[in-house]
Amino acid sequence: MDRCKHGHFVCADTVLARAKEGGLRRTRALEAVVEALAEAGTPIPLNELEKKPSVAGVCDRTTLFRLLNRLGEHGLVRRLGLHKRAAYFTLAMPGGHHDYLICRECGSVEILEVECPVQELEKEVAKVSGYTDLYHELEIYGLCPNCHG
Amino acid sequence: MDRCKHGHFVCADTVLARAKEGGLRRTRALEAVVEALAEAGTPIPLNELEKKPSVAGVCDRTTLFRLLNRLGEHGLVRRLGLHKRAAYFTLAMPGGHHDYLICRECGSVEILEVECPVQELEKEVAKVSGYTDLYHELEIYGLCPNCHG
DNA sequence: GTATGTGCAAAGTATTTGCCCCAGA
DNA sequence: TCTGGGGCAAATACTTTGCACATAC
Repeated sequence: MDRCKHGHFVCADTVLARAKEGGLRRTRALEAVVEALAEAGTPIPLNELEKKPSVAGVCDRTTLFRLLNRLGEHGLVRRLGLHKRAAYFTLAMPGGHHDYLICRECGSVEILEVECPVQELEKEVAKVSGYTDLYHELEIYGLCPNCHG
Repeated sequence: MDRCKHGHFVCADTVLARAKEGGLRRTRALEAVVEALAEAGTPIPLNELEKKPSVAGVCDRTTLFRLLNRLGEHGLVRRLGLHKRAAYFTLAMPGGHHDYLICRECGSVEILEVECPVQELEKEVAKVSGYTDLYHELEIYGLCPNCHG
C-alpha cells in the first residue's frame, strides 16, 4: 500500500485539497481533524480523536462530529462499525480501502496488508444485484497473541 | 446455503439444544428470542426484535439484551455492526456465516448467497498473524435499485 | 457581506447496571 | 432448594440538534 511522504497511508494535504474542491472551507478545525486522522493511520473513534494533540483544544466534539460527517459525505472519510460501541473513522483513499484484523478481547485494530480477495466478488455482485456504487468492508476478528491464554 | 425444515437458515431447535448444552436454562424468553431470530432470517436490531410476535409481551428489552449477549458468548448469535446506530443480531450457524449486501440509503439488508472468497485469506491470516479463533465479517454497501435515481 | 462553520447546552437513542424478586433443574 | 434468569428503573455512553455567534471567502 502506498504511503505519502510523511509515511501515512493517506496524505492530509491531498484530503484537504479534495475537501476544498468539494466546497468545504479550510478552517482550523478541518485541518486539525484531517491531520489527526492521517497521523492515526488506523481507524479511531471520536473520543480518541479529541485527545490527539492536533485536535485537543482546537475544536469542540460537536465540530468533530460534523466535520467527520461532512467528510464522509464527500467520500474522504470512512466510518466503520468494528463492533465497538462508538463509530470509528479513518481517511478514505480514492478508490482504495483497507481490511482490518481486530482483537475481540482487547479491541486492537491492525490494517491487513494483503491482497483483498473481495474485489472480484464486488464486481460480480454489481452485475447481478442491481446495486450500484458498491464498496465493501471486511474485518477479521480473533484473539491477538496477547489475549489468548 | 442449507435451510432447516421451516425454511430458516438456522433451526431454532438446534440453537436451543446447543444453548442447553452450554448451560443456559430453557426459559420462555430464550425460546422467544431464538424463534424470533430464526424467523427474521436476516440480522435484526433489538428494537425490531422486541416487536416480533414471538417476543412482544413475553419479555423485557433488558432480558433481550442479556440473552443476546449470552447467546453471543456461546457463539450462537452474532452481533453485527452494519453501520446502523443500533447493533444487529442474527443466529450464527456452527462453522458458517453470511455476507451481506446493504443499501446505504434505505438500509435494507440482503444475504449474499455466494461463495465467500475470504475463507482462504482467513486461513492465511491465522498462520501469519498469531491471532487465533478467527472469523470474519464482510459487508458490501451500495445503492439498491430503489434508491439510485 | 453572506453563507458556512463553530461552541455550548440540551435532547435523543442505544446500551448497560443494580437490585430484588421469580423460576428452572 | 439453590442458582441462574427476569423486570423495572436508573445510570452511562454515544450521537444529534438548536440557536446564537464567529469566520472563511
